[in-house]
Amino acid sequence: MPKVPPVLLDQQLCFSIYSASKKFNHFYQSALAPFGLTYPQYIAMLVLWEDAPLTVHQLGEHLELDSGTLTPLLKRLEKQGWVSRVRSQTDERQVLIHLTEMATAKREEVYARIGQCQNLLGMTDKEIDDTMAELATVKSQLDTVSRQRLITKNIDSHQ
Amino acid sequence: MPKVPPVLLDQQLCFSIYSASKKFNHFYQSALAPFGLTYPQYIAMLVLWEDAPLTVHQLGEHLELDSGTLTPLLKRLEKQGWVSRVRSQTDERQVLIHLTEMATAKREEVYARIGQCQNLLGMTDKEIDDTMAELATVKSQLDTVSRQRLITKNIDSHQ
DNA sequence: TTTCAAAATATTGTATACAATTAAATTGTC
DNA sequence: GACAATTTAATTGTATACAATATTTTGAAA
Repeated sequence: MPKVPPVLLDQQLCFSIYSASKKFNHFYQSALAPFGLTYPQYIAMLVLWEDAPLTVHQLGEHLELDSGTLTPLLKRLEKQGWVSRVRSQTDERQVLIHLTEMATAKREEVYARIGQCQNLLGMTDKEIDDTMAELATVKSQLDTVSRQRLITKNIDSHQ
Repeated sequence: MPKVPPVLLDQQLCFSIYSASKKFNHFYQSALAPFGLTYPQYIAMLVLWEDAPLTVHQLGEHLELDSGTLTPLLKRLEKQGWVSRVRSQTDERQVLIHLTEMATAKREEVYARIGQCQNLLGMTDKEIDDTMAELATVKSQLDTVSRQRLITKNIDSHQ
């Protein structure tokens, strides 16, 4: 006889978010196809358009990605002409990511494209803000739990 | 002079969801470490605990994943003793995924573990329901847009 | 019944993610 | 100034995702 209620996939917030994330990925992949950008490449470009040049580490802080993901991603962006990767003169450990002229030239075009795509979502600014606020709460809780390592230290009584 | 406003990463709903999805992934990866399950493996097990045996195709419908992802994932689950993959007798094209005795035996333990982890989130049922409802709206919109292929057909004027 | 389209799974190739390790450069400390 | 600890990227290995293709089986139509 079950001591705990069943865990139903369709009632899981995690799956709801996981699924939405994949759909957004697909959505932007299609929308950005004319530019040949994947979704992760696109968000990297967003950060760089705001703030280039940035080191790999700085870019990673914005995107919450490490060099294991970023190094190959940036090499692909470089190959396709969006960025250049330049070893810093003042600190040889760092690699500075610069925008190319092409990237600067296409910035407005991509912004316009994304604006149109967002209109297709048919959500008001308030709806978007509210959803993001709730997600911020969830993420904050997840961060807290991870930071406190409650999971691996305190609950592992059955191990 | 910019014709369109800049697209700021931190104001993007897509990034908010992408980031939350990664955090959840990490959260469950830690929580399920004692069982040696990754997050995608875990949600596959959730569906199977509800409904096994299922064909690869049926499982994929619940998870929104295709055989390209599921086949290797299920092989890993099989290797670790959670499932068995059996070619159907009545239709040799299908592979039925059955739970092993170990999987059935560990079901309650995993449910309990996940229940504890969800408590750590500190969200009320209502808060979770509300967030999921908003995400359902977003996903529905994304599906509609994808289905209508508006992106690739109607907006591609600059191509 | 032969044939051909459709269905189910597997495979291949590309692109993330991320843990763990490596390698090089820099900093702090004595 | 030597040198250990730290920082930064890159690399390695494993596990998703998913498009595209291949293979096998089934079902339906001629």
